[in-house]
Amino acid sequence: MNTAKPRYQQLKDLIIGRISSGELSPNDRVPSENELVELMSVSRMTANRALRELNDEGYVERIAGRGTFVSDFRSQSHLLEVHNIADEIAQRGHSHASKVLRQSLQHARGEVARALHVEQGTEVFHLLLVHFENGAPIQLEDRHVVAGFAPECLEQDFESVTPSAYLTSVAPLQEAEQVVRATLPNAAVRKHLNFEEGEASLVVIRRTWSAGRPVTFARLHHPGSRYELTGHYTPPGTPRSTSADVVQLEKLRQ
Amino acid sequence: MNTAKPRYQQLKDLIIGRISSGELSPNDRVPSENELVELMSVSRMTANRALRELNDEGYVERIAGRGTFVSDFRSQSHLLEVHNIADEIAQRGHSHASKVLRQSLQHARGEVARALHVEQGTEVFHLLLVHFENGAPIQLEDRHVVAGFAPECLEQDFESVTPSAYLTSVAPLQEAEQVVRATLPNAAVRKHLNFEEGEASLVVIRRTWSAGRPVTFARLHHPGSRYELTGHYTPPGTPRSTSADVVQLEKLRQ
DNA sequence: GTCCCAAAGTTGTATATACAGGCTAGTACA
DNA sequence: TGTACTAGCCTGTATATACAACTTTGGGAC
Repeated sequence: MNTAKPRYQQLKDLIIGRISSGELSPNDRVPSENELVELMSVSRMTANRALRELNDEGYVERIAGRGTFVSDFRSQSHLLEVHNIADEIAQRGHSHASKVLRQSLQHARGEVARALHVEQGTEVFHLLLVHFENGAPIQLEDRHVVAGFAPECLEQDFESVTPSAYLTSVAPLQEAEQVVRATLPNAAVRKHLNFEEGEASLVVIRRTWSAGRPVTFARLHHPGSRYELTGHYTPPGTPRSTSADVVQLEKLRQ
Repeated sequence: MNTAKPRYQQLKDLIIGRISSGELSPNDRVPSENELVELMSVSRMTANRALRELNDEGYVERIAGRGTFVSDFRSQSHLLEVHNIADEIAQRGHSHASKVLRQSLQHARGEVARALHVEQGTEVFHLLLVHFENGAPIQLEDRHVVAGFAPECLEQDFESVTPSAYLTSVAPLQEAEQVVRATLPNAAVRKHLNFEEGEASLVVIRRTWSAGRPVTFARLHHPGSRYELTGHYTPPGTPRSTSADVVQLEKLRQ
């Protein structure tokens, strides 16, 4: 069965590899067609096809007369990274900071117990954090975690590693569900996120599963005037859409 | 500015045209590369590129040794349903109705012209509708359509066939982008959707492409207290996910 | 110094050619 | 009759070549 991959595909794999490994960063220059001809001993048309398809798939951007550059859109394509607001902010070249408001063991009640599929009164961890982008509050994270999945939860320093990053390391993501709502924030949310008068809140409610059971239930509030969710869809048939159709958070331009 | 389109693009447009017009039906055979060489006086590599890209974009399916065939677009139905609020409501077992508030030819300005990639002042269709679920207003649809894609737009009865359904029938969906925001509605939106005092609005802004060009730009406003977006992820590795990772509109339970 | 233009490098497209491999129908042969 | 094989068409890939258009850079004319 081992028919060798076509050479244009080998070129694509090579470049994708350098991008995922970090050897090539967003906006870095990718070898030109003629350089690939020399380096890889292929014809220019083969190099052209490889780079053109990488362009079509969003990995790189090509500018006639200038060159080929790594696009900054694809780099954070993993679903797990989408869950991590610190990476998201870092990818925009901004600085992330967070402040832990609460980190405690509680008894699950009502909506939380139902969402996590545990009995009323079961012990769960409760985390409350504010995330800042360039100093401005951008997300209020109100999260409950099933105790069994993360027994060390109270000892973690969530100002250096976000709860999302910590949880995906201790409980591999199997499935995720999210709900997006627009609401008027209550007083606490307004205060923590410095809402303007009458500003709406974009709320993402996310549940994740690992090993077939719910792990965490998070309510993520964002200021409506400074945050939006963007999604991209390419119908079946378009090559390599695995990451393109993931919904990811992106800050409003301006 | 009128530089002629590249020939491979002309070939693609020709075949896409025959498909949209119905001249070519699903599973029909598309002219082979060598036939296109004869008919269109191009080289085989040019014909190859046109057909290969149509294959990548899902318009046709190519089988080595047999030929090229029009694919049936059933696979896109998931997405089409997502775009069509009438189907969405019907799926919940509720009744859908809509009222056309505006159906006119306008000159694209500002944001609309930029979103549709047309010159300022280009003529576009403007549609404004309210959709009702069981008699309650549930979506205000504010849509602009590039005139070339749907010349019959003014004659359509959008109270019996939604704009979304009509558009996907005349311009096969190639790509979609959507942005979700939470805002405070202006007076017009409040009035048409019967907003309560201080209620937030969940806005979905969606652009779709066909044949490589933007087709339509829609702003869909929903009452924040009665609407939410739900999404579901399964990480790569689990069965093929075309429909699972599409964000779909769903009404709040309860 | 400033402006203009040419050169070099880049992508974008188009063509001619070649060979490999899949599929099918029809023919030759047992 | 039935089987095997081959000819012919199809797609898939790879190469060499050519020209066009765009961008940057540097050098020469003024």
